[in-house]
Amino acid sequence: MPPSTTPPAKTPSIKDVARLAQVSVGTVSNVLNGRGFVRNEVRQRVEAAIDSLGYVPNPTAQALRRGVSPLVGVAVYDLTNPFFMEAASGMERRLAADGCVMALSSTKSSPTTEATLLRALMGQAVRGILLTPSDPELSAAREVVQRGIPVVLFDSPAQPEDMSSISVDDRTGASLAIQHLMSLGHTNIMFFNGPASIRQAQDRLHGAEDALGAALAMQAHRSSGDEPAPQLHTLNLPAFTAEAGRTTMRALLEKEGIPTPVAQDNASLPGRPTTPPALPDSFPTAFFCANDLIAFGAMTMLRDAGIRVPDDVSIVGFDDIAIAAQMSVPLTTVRQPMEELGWAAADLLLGDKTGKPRIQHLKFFPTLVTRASTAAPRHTS
Amino acid sequence: MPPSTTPPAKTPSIKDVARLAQVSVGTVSNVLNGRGFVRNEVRQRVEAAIDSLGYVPNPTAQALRRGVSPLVGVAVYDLTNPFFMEAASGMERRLAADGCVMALSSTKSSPTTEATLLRALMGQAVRGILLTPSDPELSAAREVVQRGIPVVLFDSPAQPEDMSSISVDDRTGASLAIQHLMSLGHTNIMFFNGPASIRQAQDRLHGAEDALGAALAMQAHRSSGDEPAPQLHTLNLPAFTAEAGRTTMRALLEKEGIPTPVAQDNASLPGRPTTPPALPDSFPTAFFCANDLIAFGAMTMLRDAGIRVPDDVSIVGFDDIAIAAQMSVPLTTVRQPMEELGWAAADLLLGDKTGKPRIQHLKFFPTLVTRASTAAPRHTS
DNA sequence: CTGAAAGCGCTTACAG
DNA sequence: CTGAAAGCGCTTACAG
Repeated sequence: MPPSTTPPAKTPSIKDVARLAQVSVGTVSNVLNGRGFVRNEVRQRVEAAIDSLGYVPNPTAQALRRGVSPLVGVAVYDLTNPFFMEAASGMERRLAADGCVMALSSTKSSPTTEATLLRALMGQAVRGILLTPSDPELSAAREVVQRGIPVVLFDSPAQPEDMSSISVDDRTGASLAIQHLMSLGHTNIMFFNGPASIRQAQDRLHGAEDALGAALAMQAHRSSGDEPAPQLHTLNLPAFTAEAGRTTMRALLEKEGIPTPVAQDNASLPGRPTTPPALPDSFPTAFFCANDLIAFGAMTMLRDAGIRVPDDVSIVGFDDIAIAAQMSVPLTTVRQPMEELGWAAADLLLGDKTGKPRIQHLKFFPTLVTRASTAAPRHTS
Repeated sequence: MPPSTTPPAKTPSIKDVARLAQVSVGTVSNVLNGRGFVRNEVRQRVEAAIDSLGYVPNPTAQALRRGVSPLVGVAVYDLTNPFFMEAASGMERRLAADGCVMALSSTKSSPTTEATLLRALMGQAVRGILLTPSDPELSAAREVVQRGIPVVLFDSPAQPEDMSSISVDDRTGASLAIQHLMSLGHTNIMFFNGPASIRQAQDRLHGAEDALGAALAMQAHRSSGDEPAPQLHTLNLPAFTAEAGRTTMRALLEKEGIPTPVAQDNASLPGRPTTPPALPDSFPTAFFCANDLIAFGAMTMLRDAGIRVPDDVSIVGFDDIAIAAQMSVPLTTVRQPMEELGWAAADLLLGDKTGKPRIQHLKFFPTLVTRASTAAPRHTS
């Protein structure tokens, strides 16, 4: 209960504390910041005043005076994507340790939105920005850095001179996935990639092609000639979502004349065919999906059509989000250490107490987590 | 490219603009804020100076002077829960419209963490706070309000005098789910609820009991006596996650002696039984899960054990997150308008431009979305 | 060891 | 219509 003597309940300022403790504001500031030498008796008087007033320093004023604020801007592609949210948890943890709060927002992976957001954040005089860049030129980000606000690129392999960056080797990750599929004997692989404009999608395509190229070279070298050459077909989906995965898979099945259930909402699902539909030989024996959400949508569509995973078709995802291991057919996927990534990005931004954070470019390596959704290809005639 | 004449690249202040435009800072401020009358010629000179300097007002200083900041704190239970993240998207939209940025963090639904967070946010001199309260007493929140910082309770039916709140009628929602199940003929229903300490879980239990009670009363009234009385068993899971749903379902199946696949990670899933295992009559014919994530975990475990959904067992979820409609068996669920909820909460906080936001208590009503995961109960002997 | 003073960048009456 | 000045709450040399 505040004493009834102060009806307006105005937030107490350092002046109020000084008056109550009968010292100057400078002294209050000193005990607050452990600066200078304050006599013990005085310190206690000040502390008592602080307690009795419930005084909390005004961080806006501190920020203005010190020229820094505890606000850190975080701009990612999409707030509802588990990859970014698990990373955000890691960032939050690291930021909180330094008393920083994070301002989270999404760029919808649009360079325009990114620029707008960055300008707004800069307007907030943030201490720094964690950005998953949509603009390969990094134009807006450069402006921010020019103003002296550090930017750390999150999930980006770019290595500009003036910004730290942290990334996962997407190329290697995709390569791992395709190698795994080929080692199981798959030669007709379909890649459900994300939008071609997105860097992660581009790199994962390169990685998939790397693995394919290596296999082809090896095979040419052996020149046995009787093995079928592995093939990779790529489709760019409109988004990294389960819905995109499901819809794309449905279209693919329909093109092959395989009946797909129409039930989606508000209708009962027709009984699943008891015998799997005959899959044409041309139908891929394996799908590599650019993230777990796409894999989830693709897998459920397949199963709805009576196609068994992994017996008829194998599936590999990317990310290893929480639900990957919980799917009906636990998903084989390329794991990214999301929490650690977020933590490390924030750590890079905050740097050590003394001096500016050094520019560093960190790269993490993904690992393949083998679960139940991949197996040898079905027998084709 | 900044002119090479300014090597330190210091952020320009209002003084620099004034000097360049040869006016006083007051005048610059006036053109900035459209206040007072500025001669057209002067205004243009000022605007030119602003452009050439790339001047952006320092919001920290503005906040200090005006006594408000554009930062809005948002504290929810869990950043990786899709319910909160879809809501956060809605909040972001509304907040951005007023030039506000959101500081997102999670309380882990712990009153202690909530208190710490709230204090930190208050320290940030935020303009307001959107909080999903973990502490039923709202102690920390009251402190915040006492300091003159508005708090809007998100996803909370509390109706304190000094805080607005917005909620979805969880009780009615749960009631809808149970009614639906009973109307299909289910009389042995299991409720996979969240932790008992969480308000949402408590309300959903009440709602489920309401529906059951009403059915019982109706049946007693008809007194035909030959119908079996509907029964509801409740289990409190440790968390609102897919993993909790899966684990709990596994334990339940094992208790009944139904074999469950051990494969989880790094192992191939044993072939699914071709004939569904015989389910004891005592095994529930329907499960109501306190959120879609739990439903997802429960459903996949069931299917792994060879139990068919909805033929053998029906499942209802809660929330209607994006993947609910995309599941292999599209999930019947109680839909909450998450984006709208978030938007409305932020709107309540920001209020109209003029004057303080009024205290309001908004309640939304959930709707049942019927999909494929529910059907009439299996035949029991 | 402590106080008085300047100043961070801005806004707002108040004179002219 | 415009300028000079006070002040938001704090920190930081600088005297004493």
